[in-house]
Amino acid sequence: MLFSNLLIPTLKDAPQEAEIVSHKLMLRAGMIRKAASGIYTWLPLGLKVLKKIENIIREEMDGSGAQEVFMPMVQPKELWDETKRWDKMGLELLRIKDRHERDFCLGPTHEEVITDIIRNNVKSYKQLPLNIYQIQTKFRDEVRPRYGIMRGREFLMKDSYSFNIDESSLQETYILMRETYKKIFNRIGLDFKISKADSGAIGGDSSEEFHVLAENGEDTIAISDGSEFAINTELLLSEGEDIDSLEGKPSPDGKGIIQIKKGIEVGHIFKLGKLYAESMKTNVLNADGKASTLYMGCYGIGVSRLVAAAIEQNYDEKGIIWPHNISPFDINIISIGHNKEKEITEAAISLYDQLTKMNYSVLLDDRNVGYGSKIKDSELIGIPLNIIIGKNYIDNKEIELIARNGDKSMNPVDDIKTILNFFKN
RNA sequence: CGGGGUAUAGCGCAGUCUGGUAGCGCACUCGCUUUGGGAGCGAGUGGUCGUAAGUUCGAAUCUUACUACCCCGACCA
Repeated sequence: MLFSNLLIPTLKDAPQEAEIVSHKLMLRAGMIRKAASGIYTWLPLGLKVLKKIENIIREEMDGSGAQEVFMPMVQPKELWDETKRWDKMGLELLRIKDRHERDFCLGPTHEEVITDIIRNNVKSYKQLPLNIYQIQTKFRDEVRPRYGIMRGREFLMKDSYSFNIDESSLQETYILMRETYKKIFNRIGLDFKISKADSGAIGGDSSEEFHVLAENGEDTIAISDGSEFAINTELLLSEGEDIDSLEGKPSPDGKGIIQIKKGIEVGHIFKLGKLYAESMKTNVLNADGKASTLYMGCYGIGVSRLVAAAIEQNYDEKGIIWPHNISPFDINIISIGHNKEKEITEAAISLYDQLTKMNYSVLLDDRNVGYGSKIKDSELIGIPLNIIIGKNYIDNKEIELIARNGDKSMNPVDDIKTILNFFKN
């Protein structure tokens, strides 16, 4: 795509309202703009990243055998009365009325809706297990939205709900989701920990959280430096532990020592058991022909929050450093003197066509501005690889490769292999 | 909701104390020259100073109320 055609309103200075790195950089890179506190518009660049993450999640969920659906954002009060949550939930449940004065809410989650679907459409154990997911906008009227997209009121979430005939089937799905989540976060390119968590208001048997380790995380987790062990300190606090004294002690699993870290919660998996199935009378006939209440699990990923989390873990003083798999573009071709120097313009377009045909997503910076502006913007928006076409092309048919990680090299213009090698590792 | 802070052009800011009809940098528009680290010169565009009321001959500036936004806390699948 041509830079000059895209709406990428980059900023030299971060707006006063932004406090943390990811929020500042998302605003400066022209990825998002605020509509109201905790409510944002995703501009083209931000949306590209969001979609990349969404697609990784979708591919892995589909790969696990889960099925995608799309549920309504506006939900009727009646369903929420069945689980008593219309009354139990606080003001974070945004209640609205339609023109007939009928009560609705903006969905903060979808257990009620999906359970209603299942109880009305699944009658036999033979149809189970089922794992149904969606990627959809949620609304929670948070007491205090903050940090831009990180803790918004409106946000994008992948939520899935499994329906199992018994506890062991639920356990199987739970483990499958746990493994699927690992694949997802690894593909996105994040450093994360799985920690035991407080299952909170939602209840249920047990739950684990996936945390991206980052300075600006809102959660405090105790991790072992020598194993997978991790636990949310909320859980320890409720057990009366003194968190400060834990740092440096041996890990309970005997491997490594405990460190206290900040984490951003990007995923949460729960075994719900019969909780919702019972209150919503959800059962099927089992092999003995008897009605059997279903076991449920639910599994969430904060899709939009992942964008911020990825930035919190990958940036420097110049801007964002996207992990390759979620970068809005793979390559930025910086054409110096584009549309002025015929040779350069033609070479840039030719390279653009070649790389695009090879299925790379390529940005061509054709703007009539100097090299400095172009490379600064590219560094800010975090494109992994820049290809510079300028004087050196005219003089001896050479282009320069500048990776966002700092690596540089001069190469013959027809040395596409070197460019491709960049994406091999 | 408790505590703290901010609000002047798209972004960053000055001007407010001491009232006199709004300014700087960047961005934007036009022209010419430029093009390998945020270009130069010249000419321009853009603001009912968050909203409302009050004091005053006169309010960005003083008074009162309100609103929005941010931070800490409480809250949080």
